[in-house]
Amino acid sequence: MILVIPSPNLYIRSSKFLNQYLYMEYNFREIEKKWQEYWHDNRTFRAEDKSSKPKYYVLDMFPYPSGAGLHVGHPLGYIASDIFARYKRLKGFNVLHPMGYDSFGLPAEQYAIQTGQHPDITTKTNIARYREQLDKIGFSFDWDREVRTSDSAYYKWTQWIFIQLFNSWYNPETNKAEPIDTLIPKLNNYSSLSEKEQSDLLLEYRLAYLSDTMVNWCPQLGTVLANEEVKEGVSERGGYPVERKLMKQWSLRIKAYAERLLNDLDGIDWTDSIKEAQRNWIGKSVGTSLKFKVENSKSEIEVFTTRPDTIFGVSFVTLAPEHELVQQLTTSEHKKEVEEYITFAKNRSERERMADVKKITGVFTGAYAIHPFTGKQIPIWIGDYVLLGYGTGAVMAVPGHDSRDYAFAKHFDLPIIEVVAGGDLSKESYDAKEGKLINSDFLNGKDVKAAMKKAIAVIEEKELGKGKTNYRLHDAIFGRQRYWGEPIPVYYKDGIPHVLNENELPLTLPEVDKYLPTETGEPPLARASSSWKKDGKYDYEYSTMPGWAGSSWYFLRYMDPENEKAFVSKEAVDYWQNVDLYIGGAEHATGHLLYVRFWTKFLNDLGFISVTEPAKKLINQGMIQGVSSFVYRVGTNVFISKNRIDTAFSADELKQVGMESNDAHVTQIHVDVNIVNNNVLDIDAFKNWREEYKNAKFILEDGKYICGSEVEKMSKSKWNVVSPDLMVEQYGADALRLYEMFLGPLELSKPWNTNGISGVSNFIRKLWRLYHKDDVLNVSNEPATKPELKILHKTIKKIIHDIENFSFNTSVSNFMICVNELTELKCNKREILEPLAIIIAPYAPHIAEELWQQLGHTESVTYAAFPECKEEYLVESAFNYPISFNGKTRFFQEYDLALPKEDIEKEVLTLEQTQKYLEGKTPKKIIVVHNKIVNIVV
RNA sequence: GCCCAGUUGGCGGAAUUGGUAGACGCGCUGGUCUCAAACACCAGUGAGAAAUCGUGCCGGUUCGACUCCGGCACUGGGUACCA
Repeated sequence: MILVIPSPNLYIRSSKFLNQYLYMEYNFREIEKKWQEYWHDNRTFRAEDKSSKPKYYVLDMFPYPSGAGLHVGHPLGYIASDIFARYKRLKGFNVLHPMGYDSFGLPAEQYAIQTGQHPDITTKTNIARYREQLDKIGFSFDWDREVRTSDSAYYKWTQWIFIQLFNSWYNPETNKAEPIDTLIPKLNNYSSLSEKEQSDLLLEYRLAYLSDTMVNWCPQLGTVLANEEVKEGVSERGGYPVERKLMKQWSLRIKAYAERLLNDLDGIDWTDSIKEAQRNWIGKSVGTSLKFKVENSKSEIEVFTTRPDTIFGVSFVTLAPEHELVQQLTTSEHKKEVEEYITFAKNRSERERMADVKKITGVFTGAYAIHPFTGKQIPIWIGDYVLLGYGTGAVMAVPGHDSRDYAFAKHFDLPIIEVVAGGDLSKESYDAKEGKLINSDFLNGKDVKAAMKKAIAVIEEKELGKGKTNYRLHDAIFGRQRYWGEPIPVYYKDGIPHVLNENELPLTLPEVDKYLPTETGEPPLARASSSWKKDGKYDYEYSTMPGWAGSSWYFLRYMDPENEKAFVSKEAVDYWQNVDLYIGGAEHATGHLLYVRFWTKFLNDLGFISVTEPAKKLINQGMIQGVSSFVYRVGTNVFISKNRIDTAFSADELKQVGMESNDAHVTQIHVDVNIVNNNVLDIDAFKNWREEYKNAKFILEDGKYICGSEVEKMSKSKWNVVSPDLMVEQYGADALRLYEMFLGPLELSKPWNTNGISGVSNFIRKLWRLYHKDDVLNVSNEPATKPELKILHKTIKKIIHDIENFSFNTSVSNFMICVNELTELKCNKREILEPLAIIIAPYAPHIAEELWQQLGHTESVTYAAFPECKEEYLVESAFNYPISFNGKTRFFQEYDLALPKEDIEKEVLTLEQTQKYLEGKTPKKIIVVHNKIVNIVV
């Protein structure tokens, strides 16, 4: 029979089909769909509220459902946590593995401002898209517990927690939060104050409080930002400039928890880098407060120092420009200069200030302080290197032993006194806490440590100051002048803030005509209709809560998501406790992860929950970077293959592309990575990619166009975004899951390279073939042989070790080795293949379910029992010893493991090869390490 | 500047924590099948002709170092006048 081929194109297509039919026996498209539907219909991953099983809580960091959807980097952590959750189910745990959305946030609101579309609609659309993408990857989430922070049923409780914060104060004696009622009896003459005065006084104690605060004001976003939302002087989202501004704002008193937030880090299994970042952010420093009298004045300046030992090295005092004593101290001769400087400092934006940290600015006030020990005059300066928000907003400057004071002194030519020997003060300050004290009266001759003790003792004795601890951590500003957030459940009556009653919650987000501030600069909520008032007459608070409010307690809501009576029931927390394994990005180190710890401790203080930390173990997954591809354009529309850039073109080539000379300028242009395969450009796809390239001409190498490449952040503008949907479409969800894990250690950042995915795709087909012959299940019930059992149990052992150490990349390798070895042995024994299907199920759940079913099981593999490793199959009787000379392995020799060291030593020396390497010399020493190595020292 | 990671073939990475460096996979080369190609399968693949040399660089400890210690360089992330 003659096969007539109508066109080469069709032929290629039909042959592709043929190959699929012949080799791609495993139809992942059908099978993955089948099991995803099965899991959904049977609610396979539902966590039990009550169970005799031990519990295990695996949580992923709350995603914000952005409009761009997921790229291949997002699911990395979800896949890892999913593997762990599935593993724990196989190990007999009742697993809570939920997912939901942190759905309030800026992008939906910005989109609303531009288009007028209600952020709720945008958010719902984005969530639907997210869900669709997540479902394709086969995650084992318990979707019955989904929460969304923008649902009023959820934010009702976020508001409720805010009210608890408002109604509490931090009692330093019991070292925990208590209801505000326990404070009132401690306040003198409270009852004699007016209502307004009482309110103002209590606001100084409440954990949620209203005050005039220096805030990070972002004019472009029209809102204030928390410190951790500001990066390098611009807003983290959007990159807009930020300035300092004094505003009446709601804040949370997180600073009260600083010490506990710091200490409790020791008890949790988080990465060192996150703990370190939190320690730095909290920034505890122990020192002394010290008062300086001001000459010819009743005022005193209080400074904070960690180096009281250097008190005799003080040569001036510096105040922050905003310091309250500045006006009062400044002498009339210096008034003008000082005022100019204050104006200058105020108008300098945060960004400018940071950009030129090294630029030293300051001004003399004309006033002098009196040194508490020497009685000498000390000039008082103002400088913006001193921050009002830290310590007392004033420093005793010791230029000899503090590099910032040194720089200031050098710049303004102020005296530098050496009080600790060991440095060279003509070059730089000597900041080290080592050396003997000099020029220091009663401290002379002591080392720094002893001098510090002595100085503190004398300072306290003379009542000049006392020991003090400072934290860098600021209270968290809690109001945002935005629309798309939780309304703060507060109304104002005669200028006094009141919180709503619990039965008045939720205070739902009102409709507004526009999502912009009002003409008078009030937040968007001020646009709500005039009926949006408490009891029809009192204004509500117009600020909304920040993005991190809802995410500070969501791990609790998953335990009891439907509860209408409480944010979570006590029984639910008593059972689920806290998160056993939390996986997410390291970028939340000082934001979310600090706030969620704070709220957890607060809720614990009030007795609502039994835990003091949200998560026992935390793992940070690395970023997946993109690999960008480049084409090189010469002239207007000619593209030159990468390795031809520096080579001359032949006259023929020039003619072909219509160019006159060799030396046109080369431009590097990003090209969509989806039309590049192994650096080879798909030229036809490129011509169709954009209209302007339709008639592009090419200078090739070996008949191909080779692109350049570079590792960059994955982003739309760099054309290097790879979507998980496409990977699932082409290779299947199991392949994507395996490949993401196979790429490298979870915590490390690594570039995405689609090329390698064919490796795991082959592996899945090989696995399938182990169980099948001509696409029909072919499994034998014969007992397995010893070598087969050894392969299985070796693999079980390694997989358990790998999963428990979160080394998912090596477990994928181990599966490959296992399947390769079993294929080699042509093993198709049920005794081997059944346990294999179970251990691979957490990684590749779809194919595992299908194999499990074909093996005759009617229940999902999800709740099978993870096989035990039987060591007896792994014992060896002999070991092939590497024989090394001076540590270099030269050859191998097998010896019985029962053979004593001395005998091995003797045996080795008799070997012909040993004599060859000894070259007639006598060995100095022979080291035999049982089951490891033989080393001969020559 | 400070803090935290990291640096191993052409590429992603492995090494039971001091005991055979380069597992596993990609890519590449050769072969089988095919008129040919793709797919699949088989073999090879750190460098070097070899002796040997090889885990960012220099030094140390050790019978033996990718692994431990001291110093340095580079890359990535965080942070920033915190007294």
